[in-house]
Amino acid sequence: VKAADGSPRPGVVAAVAMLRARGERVTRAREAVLDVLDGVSEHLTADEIVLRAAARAPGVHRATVYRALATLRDLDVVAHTHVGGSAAVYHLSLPGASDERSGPHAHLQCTTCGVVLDLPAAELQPLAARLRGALGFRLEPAHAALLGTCAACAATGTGGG
Amino acid sequence: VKAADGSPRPGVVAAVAMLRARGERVTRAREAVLDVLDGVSEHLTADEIVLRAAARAPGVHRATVYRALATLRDLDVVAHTHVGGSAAVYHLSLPGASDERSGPHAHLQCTTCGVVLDLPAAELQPLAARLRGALGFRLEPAHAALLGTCAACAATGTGGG
DNA sequence: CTGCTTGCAAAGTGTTTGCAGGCCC
DNA sequence: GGGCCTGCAAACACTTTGCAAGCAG
Repeated sequence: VKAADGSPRPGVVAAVAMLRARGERVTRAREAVLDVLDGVSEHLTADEIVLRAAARAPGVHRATVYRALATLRDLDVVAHTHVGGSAAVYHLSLPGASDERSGPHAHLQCTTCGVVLDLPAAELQPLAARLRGALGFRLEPAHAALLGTCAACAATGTGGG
Repeated sequence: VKAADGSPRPGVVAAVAMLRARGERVTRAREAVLDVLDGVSEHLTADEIVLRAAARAPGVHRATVYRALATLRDLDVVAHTHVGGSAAVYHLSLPGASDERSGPHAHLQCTTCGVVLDLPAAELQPLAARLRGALGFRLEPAHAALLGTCAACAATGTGGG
């Protein structure tokens, strides 16, 4: 199964190869999820993935997407990030995927408008090193979004102060 | 659970004073929530607060606790932190409360055992300054927990296998 | 063929909301 | 008394799970 307009996506090819190498089955639902994730530059919630996967593989069930995501997460093919108190967002974590930045990245979320911004992992490395040295705590920079107010919302909200 | 049947906790007194000053009503449910939060050093989920509040003010409903927490949060009397994908944890944010550290603190959560560790906000100030300078993003260090693996779980995971 | 995967629905958390009545001020 | 607050249940959003049938290998 490939992209609707023809050629298979490189990230899907790589992920499928990894699935086979690990002895995991390559199913329509898993391919659909991979194709969706490889086709976007932003981060998608499980529900958004369900909607987009259904467009290219009708009948794929919500629960199946959750299970596929869990499997792919265990294989380190996809990563998820907890944002605020709402739905987790998912993205490919395979090197070479269409949406992969150069190296891991952390996330910032605006508590006002909800936008999720990417942050190079390098920004968190000094902190990660301190935490590991002082507390033995091994930080996973991409696993939870940092919350705050983005520039646009801060400007709007300030008004006079 | 409570110091004595008649002696109110200092944090409750301060919070009640603030409620009256803002024209907010002082109710049995709100006092119960404040008393619970002022009596613990850890962070509690809404559900844990419901259980403890019920012990001191029988009949207080879950929904009421949520509404009380929302009100107190708007008044900056209470702060909440999102941890992983599970229930948010709440704590007093009034200066002088029994459980208040010197100044605000961030949180670390171990994804293996779930423990929540406190982290002085100073550890995040360099990062916060960079984010504000470079992106205009105003970080709220206490609003979301940083995820990773604590020293104990890292030791268990490494040494054994 | 074997057994992992899927689809379905229902349950399980965590949190919010509409309504009628109660309490604070 | 007025209007905010409460109790209740039900809805709501997100995620997981038991079961039988289906499909990958």
